[in-house]
Formats: sequence, C-alpha cells, structure tokens
Amino acid sequence: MAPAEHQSEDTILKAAHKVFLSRGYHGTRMQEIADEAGINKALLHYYFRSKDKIFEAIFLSSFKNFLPQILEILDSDEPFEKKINTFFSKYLDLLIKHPHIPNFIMHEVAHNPEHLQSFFKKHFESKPSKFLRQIKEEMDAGRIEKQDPKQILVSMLALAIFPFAAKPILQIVLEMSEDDFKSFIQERKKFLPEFVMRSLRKI
Amino acid sequence: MAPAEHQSEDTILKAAHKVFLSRGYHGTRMQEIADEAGINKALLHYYFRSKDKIFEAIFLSSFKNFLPQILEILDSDEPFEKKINTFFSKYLDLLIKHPHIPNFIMHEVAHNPEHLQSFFKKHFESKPSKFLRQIKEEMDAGRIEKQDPKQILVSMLALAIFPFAAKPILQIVLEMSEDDFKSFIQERKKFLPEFVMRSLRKI
DNA sequence: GTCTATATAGGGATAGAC
DNA sequence: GTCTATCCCTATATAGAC
Repeated sequence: MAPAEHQSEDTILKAAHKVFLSRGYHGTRMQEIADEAGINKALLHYYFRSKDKIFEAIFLSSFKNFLPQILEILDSDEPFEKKINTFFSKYLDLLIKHPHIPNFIMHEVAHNPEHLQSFFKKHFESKPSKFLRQIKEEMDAGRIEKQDPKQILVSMLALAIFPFAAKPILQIVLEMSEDDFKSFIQERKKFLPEFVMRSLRKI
Repeated sequence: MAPAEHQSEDTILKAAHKVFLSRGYHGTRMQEIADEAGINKALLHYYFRSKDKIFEAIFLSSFKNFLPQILEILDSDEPFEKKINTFFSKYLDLLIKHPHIPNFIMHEVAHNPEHLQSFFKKHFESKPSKFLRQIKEEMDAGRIEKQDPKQILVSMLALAIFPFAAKPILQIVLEMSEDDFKSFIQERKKFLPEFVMRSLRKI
C-alpha cells in the first residue's frame, strides 16, 4: 500500500469506529466523525459515499471481533477442559481490547434483524457445531452431567460478554471505580473456567 | 382517576414505550409515536413538553423493571438455595414479559453514564448488600466454595439477562425459530438454578 | 383537548473553488 | 485530495383555529 494514499481513509475509519461504537448509528453525527478525524465533513463523503457506507464498514469489522473469532476457538481440536480455559482467557482479552462492541452489536442487530440473516450467511459459515458435539461426547463418556449443550454454550457467552455490556450499571450497583472494574475482569479470567467446570463436572 | 381524562396520556405512554424500546432514543421519531398512538404529533407536545420528557418517563418505568425489583428478591429473607431458585424463576418471567428492556437500558445507559449516577441515587437506594453478605455466610458455614461474592452475583445476572439482549444473534448462530427460543428460555428456568448451585456447592 | 399549518434547527449530502 | 459554502429534507417544536 502506498503510504500517504490511504492515510485519510484509515483516519476516517478509526474515527468512525470510535464514534459509532460509543453513540450507535442514529446517535452518530457525520460532523462528530469529521471532528474526531480532524478533517472536513465533505471529505467523509468523498471517501465513503454515505453515512450508511461508513457504518457498514464499521459494523462488519466489529462483528468479526464479536463472534466468529471466538466460535473458531470453540471449534478447535483442544481437549474439553483446556478449551474452556482458552475460551475465557482469549475472549476476555478480546473484550478488554474492544469493550464497547457487545452493546454496539446487540443494539444495532436488535433494530435490523432482517439484515442479520443474510449478513451472517455472507460472512461467516462458522457454527459452533463441533463444540456442541464435543460437549455431547463428554456427556456420553460420563465426564460431565447431561445437559442441553446449547444452554451451556449460551451460558459461557453470557458469563463472558455481559459484564462489558452492563458495565456502567454494575459499577454503580457494586460501587466499583474504573480500577475496581479492571481488576474485577482480571479476576474473572480465573473465576469463570472454574465456575463452569465445577458446574459441569460429574460428582 | 377520572376515566376519559388520562386516556390520551396513557395511550401516548404505551405507544412511546413500544417505539422507544424497539428503536432507542435517537432512532425514535415523534411521528412514529403519534401514529402508534393514533393521534397527532402536536398532542404529544401538549401532554409532555418535549421528546426528552416522554423519554424520561419511559426510561424510568423500564429501569424499574430491570433491576430494583430483582435486587429486592435478592435482599429477601429466604434461605440461600431457595432464593437462587426464586431469583431465576421470577427474573426470567419478568424478562419474558419485557424482553426488550435489557438492550434498551444497557444501550441508553452506556451513552449517558453521567446521568445514571444521580438517577440511580434518586430512585433506588436498594443495593444487593444483604445477598452479598448471605453468600459470605454460606461460605463461612462451609456450605459453598469460597469465591468473590460479586463474581457470583454478576454471573447470575449475566446468565439470566444475556439471552434476551443477544436473542437475534443467538437465534441465527443456534438456528432457533421463535418457538425454539421460547422453549429454550423455559428450559433455562430449570437449567440455571442447578447450573449455579452445582458450581457453588462444596464437594 | 385535538387538529392543521408553520416556524426553526439540525444534519446528510453536493457543488465548486483551490 | 481537501476545503468552504450551500442545498434540502427531516424532525422537533410552536401558533392558532376549532
């Protein structure tokens, strides 16, 4: 890539990412993206034709960080218990890097569910089918309690994602400062694998 | 209350509730609320002075369904294990009745965290302090594993709330129809208390 | 209390100079 | 490529008749 050529485009995307993720589609003003990027409104339309086009780019890149990367981990060949550890460790790290993604995705998706179906099919065929099968195998082998595998998967996602989506509320209810919250999440990396495995393990 | 007097006001509130919860503050048009209520735009301003005022009313009533009612259950005098059961059973029922509240609250709160602090202090002093103490007591009595009580509380909230916030995504990833999702949630009422208690119980 | 009509502002998008 | 100026539609809000 030529160095200066795409500089503005990247600057715009970074700015747009920041604004869209903190304000949502309808809360975002093109002016604010321009200010954040240190350029003019007109330039936004020069690079991307419309607000919609910029949004699409941001949404796509965000979504890729929200689910597919993680589903891949779940579909790896690691043994079960090891995989639970890897999952929480990697997912929490990812969420620490992009803490606003859960809210952003869930909000936008809830308001355009029609688009999601085709969008999903277009960009990711990855389903957590291998992981769901793996859970079944563990059950059949008598190593974990018989449960609906989907309930387990959704629970794992919930335990990892929810604290980031509900952060401001949790901070108030539990009287946590920013630092408190940070160490709460760090603690959670250790807490969650144990929490889940203790629940699953046959006694 | 006089019968006809407040009819329009109620109609407006019901319509506003529906529109705000499905579209969010910035996605909501006064025109759509008016249409939904079967009245004129101007009438909205006659009853409530501005969009902000209507929103405030809706947000307040929604928030009351999202947290305080549940924190109350947690601060009751029930014994521990019974309380875990009551919590999930009542909370899931509440969320079935108001499935859009989690997304709505979390989205709006994330974008106006400044307001939340004073808002929360004004309307609810209820903190889950009794429940957190109760967890500690169970630990001290040797009935459950020693853990950070806050991690447990947040996990319980996550397990209950997340599926509603992430519903459209889950439906696609797990290939669930509306009916599938409904029964998934019904199943979850039984699944969650066991899931949590198995994890906590000392072995 | 409820309507129609209108004022006013805000924000996405374009024209055109440089 | 980047800017200033401006168009134009949309949305909140108000005025005023009934």
